[in-house]
Amino acid sequence: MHELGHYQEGFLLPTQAPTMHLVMTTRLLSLNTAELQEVLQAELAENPALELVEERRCPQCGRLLSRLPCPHCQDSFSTVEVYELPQYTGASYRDADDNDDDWYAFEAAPVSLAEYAWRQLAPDLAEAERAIGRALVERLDEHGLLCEHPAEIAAYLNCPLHEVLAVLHKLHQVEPVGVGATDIQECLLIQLRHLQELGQGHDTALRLVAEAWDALCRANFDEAAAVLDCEEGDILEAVAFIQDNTYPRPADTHWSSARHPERPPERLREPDIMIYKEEDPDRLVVEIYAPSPTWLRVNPEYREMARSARAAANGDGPPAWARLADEAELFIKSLAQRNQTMRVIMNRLVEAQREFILMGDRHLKPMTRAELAIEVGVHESTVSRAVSRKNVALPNGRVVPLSIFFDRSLSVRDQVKEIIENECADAPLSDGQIAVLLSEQGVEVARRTVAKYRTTLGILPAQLRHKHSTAA
DNA sequence: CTATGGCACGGATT
DNA sequence: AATCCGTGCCATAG
Repeated sequence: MHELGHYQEGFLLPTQAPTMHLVMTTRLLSLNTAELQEVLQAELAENPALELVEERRCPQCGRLLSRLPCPHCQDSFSTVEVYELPQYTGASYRDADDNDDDWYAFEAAPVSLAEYAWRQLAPDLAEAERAIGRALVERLDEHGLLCEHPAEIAAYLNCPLHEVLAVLHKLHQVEPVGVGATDIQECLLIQLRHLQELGQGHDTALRLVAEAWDALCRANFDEAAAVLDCEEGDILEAVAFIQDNTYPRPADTHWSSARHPERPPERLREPDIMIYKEEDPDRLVVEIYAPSPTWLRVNPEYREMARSARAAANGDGPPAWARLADEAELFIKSLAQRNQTMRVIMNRLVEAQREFILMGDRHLKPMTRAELAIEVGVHESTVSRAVSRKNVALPNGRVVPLSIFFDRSLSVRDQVKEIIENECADAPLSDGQIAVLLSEQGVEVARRTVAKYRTTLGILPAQLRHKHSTAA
């Protein structure tokens, strides 16, 4: 019973379609671009009544695509589901069929971290190792660390631990170096060893991480010096080296790429939506990548057969195959509905957060899914589904989860970051002092909360920041 | 005594 | 109903 609650929003929609339509639409809504493509292909394969009128396939692998480059092969590309957003009101849409031939050029092929790692790893693997490699890249967390113990993976795949470890070792060599480490210590070790192979290593740094990890974590440099039997100055220098040349979380480069501009950051997430800025008419253009319902139709002959079969049917109803025509139609309508909902929601989102999109994190206005749902007149679970599991590329090139638009504290975190970057030359600010500074800027947050933000930003506590600056 | 992190509680959000 | 987030309290380290 309460299951139906999820689909309540359907009663607000103009369609008179039965509940099945809603079920299908909500299901499609919660899928991102890649998943939607898969579902479409599956549907095409299973349902002979569903027909692809206009194909858009990857010239290399033949995969059906709503956009290129193909996630597997990389080639030229196009976009669909383009719409324009005028600055304030009355968004007008350019539908996909209006500009089939619009081709846009982007410089990089955005891929997920798992895919990125897999492409490098796969060529080095024997056939038997591929399943293990797959399992490993799928278990990387957002930081690029392995979130499951190798032994668990071995147990899951029912294969010997040493085979998993062998593949894991290969994974460690892949860019970004250190992916697949099980903890931060291991990650740093991998990176430091990698640097040594390149002839840019640092012996003390390596020993420090390997042998004096506990002391290092507590920033107890005296103890570290004692363990390694060397001067504290050497330790400080090694610490500086580590801070400047390694990533504790290899996939996080897009959050702190300042130190390492040479790395390929960003774009580890594959965008489902792109927002870009147009100068001439000053506006934001949003593209939502998705298969277009205009590519599809119900096979007319099939529909006709189904219709006459139904007419001929007496009491026992139409034959089972006749339902496929309905299902195909349902799918097309659901897809259209899904894309429409995405458009409406993105439209409002971009309108509301224009400043954030153009000017950065600081300008994100606090907003909840529920508020947005009321504004655009859908159920809040609809917004939830539309937002979930999707990434958006902002005009500045950053690719972030769509849910970032609902992050309550992003703006404040950004201010904390700036305060620390600017004012901490060699007078490190304690969390309490930062809290006071924030309240002067009109932002009231507890000292404890500043501490939380600081750690999520990957910034060391005040005392340790001081040591860093003296060492450097 | 000060700064910080762990734990846990309550309220908001999903 | 489950989860996330901000916060207060307290123990600990320097």
